[in-house]
Amino acid sequence: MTQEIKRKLTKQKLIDKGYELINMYGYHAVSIDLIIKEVGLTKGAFYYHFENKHHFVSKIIQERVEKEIHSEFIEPITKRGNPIFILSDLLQEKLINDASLEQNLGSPLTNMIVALSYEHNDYNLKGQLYDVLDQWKVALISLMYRGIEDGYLDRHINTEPVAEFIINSLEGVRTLKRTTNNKALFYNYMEQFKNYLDTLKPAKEEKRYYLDAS
Amino acid sequence: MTQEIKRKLTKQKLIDKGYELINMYGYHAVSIDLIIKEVGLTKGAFYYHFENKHHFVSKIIQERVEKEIHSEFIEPITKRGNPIFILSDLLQEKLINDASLEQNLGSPLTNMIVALSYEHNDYNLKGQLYDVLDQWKVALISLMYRGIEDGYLDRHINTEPVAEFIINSLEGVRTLKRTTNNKALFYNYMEQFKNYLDTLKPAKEEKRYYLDAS
DNA sequence: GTCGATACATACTAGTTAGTTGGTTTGTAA
DNA sequence: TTACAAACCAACTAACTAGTATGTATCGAC
Repeated sequence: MTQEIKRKLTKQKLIDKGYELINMYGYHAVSIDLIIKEVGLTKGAFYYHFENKHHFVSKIIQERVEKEIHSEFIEPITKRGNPIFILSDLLQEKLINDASLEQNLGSPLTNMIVALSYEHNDYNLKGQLYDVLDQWKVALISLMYRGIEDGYLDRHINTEPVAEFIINSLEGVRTLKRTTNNKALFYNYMEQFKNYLDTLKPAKEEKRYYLDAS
Repeated sequence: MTQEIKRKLTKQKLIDKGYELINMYGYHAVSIDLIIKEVGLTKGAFYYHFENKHHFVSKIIQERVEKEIHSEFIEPITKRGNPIFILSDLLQEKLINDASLEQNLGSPLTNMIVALSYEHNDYNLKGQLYDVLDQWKVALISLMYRGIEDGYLDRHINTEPVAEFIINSLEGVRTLKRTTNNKALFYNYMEQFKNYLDTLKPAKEEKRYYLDAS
C-alpha cells in the first residue's frame, strides 16, 4: 500500500509540474529534462510512469485539463435555476473573485489546442481536446433546456450556437489576457457577457403589455 | 537594383514560409532547418537576413500578423455606416464566404500569443502582439463612435468593453475551430454574434410606444 | 531472512537545435 | 577589367532533445 501511494504520488508530481510548465511555456518549449529537474526526479522515473512525451501530455489533458473544465465549468452548472444567474455568477466567481485561478496563463484548454492540434501522435490528442469542448457544450445545452422548461429562457433560442458562443468568448478573453495584466479585461468581459445573456430571456410580450398598461 | 529586389524576395520567402509553418505547428515546433529546407536555402542565408530566431518571428509578426489584422479587420471597418451591418458583413465575408482564409489554423494572432507570451527575448514580442490587439480595439471603438453619432448605436454603450468582447469572441471561435472541420461552428457563431450586435442598437422607446399603439 | 518485483537512478545514444565560421559566387561601381 | 561588397553556401560546434539500457535500493509476499 505504501508503495502504491508513493507511486501515484510521484506520477502526480510529474503530471502537476508538467501541466504547470506546459501551460505557461507550451508543449514544445518544455523539455522532459526541465520537468524532472524541477521535481527532483530522473529520466528513469519519468519513463517508468509514461511511455513517451505524447503519452505524458495525454495524461495531463485527462488528469488536469479535462478535470478542471469539469469541476470549474461543468459541475457548477449541473443544477436547476435561472441559467442567466448561474452563468453570470459562475464567471464572476472564476474571472473576478477567484484570484487563484491562473490570471495571465490563458485557458489551459485553448493553450493545449493551439500547441497540439497539428501534432502527429498515437494518442488522438486533438480528439481528446475536442471531447472536452463537447462535454462542456452538452452541459451548457442541458442547462439551457432546463432554463427553457422553467421559463427563464426563451423557447426559441438555438441552444447549441449559444453554448458555443459562450465557450468561444470565454476561451477568447482568457487567452488574450495573456498579453496584459489589466484586470479590466475581465470586468469588461463580464459586463458584455451579461448583456449577451439577456438576449436569451423570453420575449415578454405579455409582460410588456402589462407594463405599458400601468 | 536587381540585387536589392532579390534580397527582399529571399527575405520575404523566409518570412512567408516561417509564418505558414509556425502558424500551423507553433514557434517551438518549427526549426530553422525545416524552414530553409522548405524554401531551398541555407543557414547562411537565414542568418544573413535575421539576427536570430526571435528576431525572425518578430519580423513575421510585423510583416504578416499585424498587416493581416489591418487589412482584414481594421481597414474594412474604417468607414462610415451602420456598425452592425459593417461588422456582420465583414465576419460573414471572412468566416463563411472566404474559404481561402485559413479554416482550421485558428487565428495567427492568438496562435502567436499562446506560443510567445512567456518567451524570454530581446524584441518585446508580447508587447508587439498586445499592440496589434490594441490597434484593432481602437478601430472598433472609432467605428462605434461614428455609429453613435449617426444614430445607429445606443449612446450609452461602453465602447471599449464592446470592442474587446467582439475581439475575444472572434479570436475564440477561430482558435477552437482548430479542433474540428465542422463549418457549423462559424455559422453558429455568426448567428449569435448578430444577436449580440443587436444589443447595441438604440433603445427605441418612442418606437415601442408607437408599435404598441398600433 | 530470502527473493522477486517495484520504483526509481545513472549513464548513455543518436538525432536535432540554434547559431558560427569561413569560404564562394555574383552583382555593381569605378 | 578590377575590386569590393552583398548575398549566399557548406561545414561545423556546443548544447540540448527524446528516448534507452542497465544498474540499484527498497518494499512486500512467503
